Amino acid sequence: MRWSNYFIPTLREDPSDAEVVSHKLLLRAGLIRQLAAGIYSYLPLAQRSVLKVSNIIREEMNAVGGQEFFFPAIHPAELWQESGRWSVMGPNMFRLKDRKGGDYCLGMTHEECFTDIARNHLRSYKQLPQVWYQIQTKFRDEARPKSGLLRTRQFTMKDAYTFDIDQAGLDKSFEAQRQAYCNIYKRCGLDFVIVDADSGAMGGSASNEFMVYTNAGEDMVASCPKCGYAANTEKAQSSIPVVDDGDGSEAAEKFPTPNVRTIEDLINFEGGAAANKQIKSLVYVSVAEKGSEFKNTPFLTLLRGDHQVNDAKLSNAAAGLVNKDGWTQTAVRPAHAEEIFDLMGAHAGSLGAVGVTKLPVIADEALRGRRNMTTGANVDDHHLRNVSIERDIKVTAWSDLRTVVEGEGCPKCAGPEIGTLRVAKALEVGHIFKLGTKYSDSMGARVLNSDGKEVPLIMGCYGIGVERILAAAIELHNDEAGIQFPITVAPFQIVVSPLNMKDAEVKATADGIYSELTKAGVEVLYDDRDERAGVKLNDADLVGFPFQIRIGPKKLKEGKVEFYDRATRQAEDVLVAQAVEIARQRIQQALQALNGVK
RNA sequence: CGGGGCGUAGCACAGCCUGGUAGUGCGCUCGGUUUGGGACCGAGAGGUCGGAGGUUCGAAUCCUCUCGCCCCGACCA
Repeated sequence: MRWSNYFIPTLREDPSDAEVVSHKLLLRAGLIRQLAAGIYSYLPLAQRSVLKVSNIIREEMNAVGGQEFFFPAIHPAELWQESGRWSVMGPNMFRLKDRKGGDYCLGMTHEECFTDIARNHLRSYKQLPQVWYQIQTKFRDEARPKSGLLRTRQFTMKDAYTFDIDQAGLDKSFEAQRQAYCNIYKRCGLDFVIVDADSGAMGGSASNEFMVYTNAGEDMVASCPKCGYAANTEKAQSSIPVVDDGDGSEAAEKFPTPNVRTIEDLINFEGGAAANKQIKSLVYVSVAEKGSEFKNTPFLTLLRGDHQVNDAKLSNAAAGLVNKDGWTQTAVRPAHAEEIFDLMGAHAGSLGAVGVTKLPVIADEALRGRRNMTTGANVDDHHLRNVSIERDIKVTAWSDLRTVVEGEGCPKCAGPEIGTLRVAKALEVGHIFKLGTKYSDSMGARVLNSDGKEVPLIMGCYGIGVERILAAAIELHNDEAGIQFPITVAPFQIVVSPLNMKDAEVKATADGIYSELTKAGVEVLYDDRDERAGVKLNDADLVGFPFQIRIGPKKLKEGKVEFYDRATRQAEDVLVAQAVEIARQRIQQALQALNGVK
């Protein structure tokens, strides 16, 4: 490929609306352009990279028995109504009508499509397991697209689904996918960790996220350097020191606390309490639906004063109260000020759970057994002290609700020396779920088992964002000059840069090397533009081709050219006659380092 | 959805407060010189100033509405 005729619109300056590194570099290096918020056009270089990532994924899926499908991006509403997700997905789903007024949506994911085929055509345990996947465009009308390719409204996803007859089969399928995912990330040059994750709207029993540590990420991962425990903070737990409460036999006592509104206020108030001896009381509302009916269920949440509520955990706990009699929780939100006063008879800042019976009370595990606590009295400007939780408060449900904090103890470590948790930002590059029977139940996907009995299919689902892998690779591999592409993902493996096209000998040598590399099957880009050396070198560095062969008049007089490794930034002089062979070797080595020897 | 910011040439921006011929740098085209880390000289092309309405003799500039984009939060397989 000749650069002079290849479309690579590089930019000298950072576009003003790009914030994260990968976004800036994708734009500057001429890989993408934005069409609308969260919607991007992939230019030729990006398309080459995306195809490479897709092929790595395809190879690894096929290696674990995956069969590639291709489902439509446009789905009839009925399919989603059946699974109950037509309403659950809310405004995140792009919806449209056909000419007859029929409802359709653009697919956010494809559980329904795959399950539909499965229920119509899988009849017997003898056909199982099945491992199905596709690489397809997904549409999600995200509330806030951001960070270039990291959160978009249209993207490519590899989604895989497994169907097994029993839990043991699912465990096996899940493990195979997990291993395939590890291979995929390794081959794409991504350092990753596998973490325990919340299943969220997907439902199901267990899930693992594949995370890449980067500040461009949107998730927080808590990890233990000692035992390797790692979990999304939406799910992570920790062990914390026990607080000494004394004997706590005294009866609860109301006392005036004028103008005390916050935990902080009460710490500083004469006769107040330390944060870890306070109970924080928060009113939330669970919103649920059944068919077209909606229902609000307010509830009270209790945490230790110095702890922060975790929304994902809270939502799960609330769902436990609400999801019954056909109701499904669709959201949990903080109660409005008026709602709080109507329910509690006091304003936020003076709330408490003592004596509360008309609202469900969900309490954080860290409060279990605590005594001598201070909390709001449900009378403005008054608090209660000497509160013993189990004696004075009617707790509907105990649950782990708090967000773990860096420096707390690891929940998994045993023995006298417990690891200390680290919390760091990470980007989710893949998520695998044990779904169980969530969709096979709602959509009636059943097969006969060996006893001739009809049982629901046991499902797993497994997703990877293809473009997000590209962006993550750039987040991880770049320097001030530009991208340092892992060779497996790079649009071209090597660029040949004659530094002066007007010098006949330079041009002839470059022509020769280019043609030999091409003949040898190397993915080579020939920078035959009549540009100055600085422009060519800067562009090659910016786009981040793994290797460069630089051909200039000075070194050519000694019969040498320069071989440059973009990742290590090492240059070495090599004889013209050996340049092609050295390039081939280095490319092979680099490929093997990532792909392993096949 | 709440908060903040920004829309002026392909890119980055100035001009707006205080209304009066639409500018600068880079990029682009042509000619010449130059050629190992984003050259130099000269001559050019390129603009519905996001859109609509209003005020005014006159609006990029003031007012109203509106659309879009970015960031923080909420939200989010």
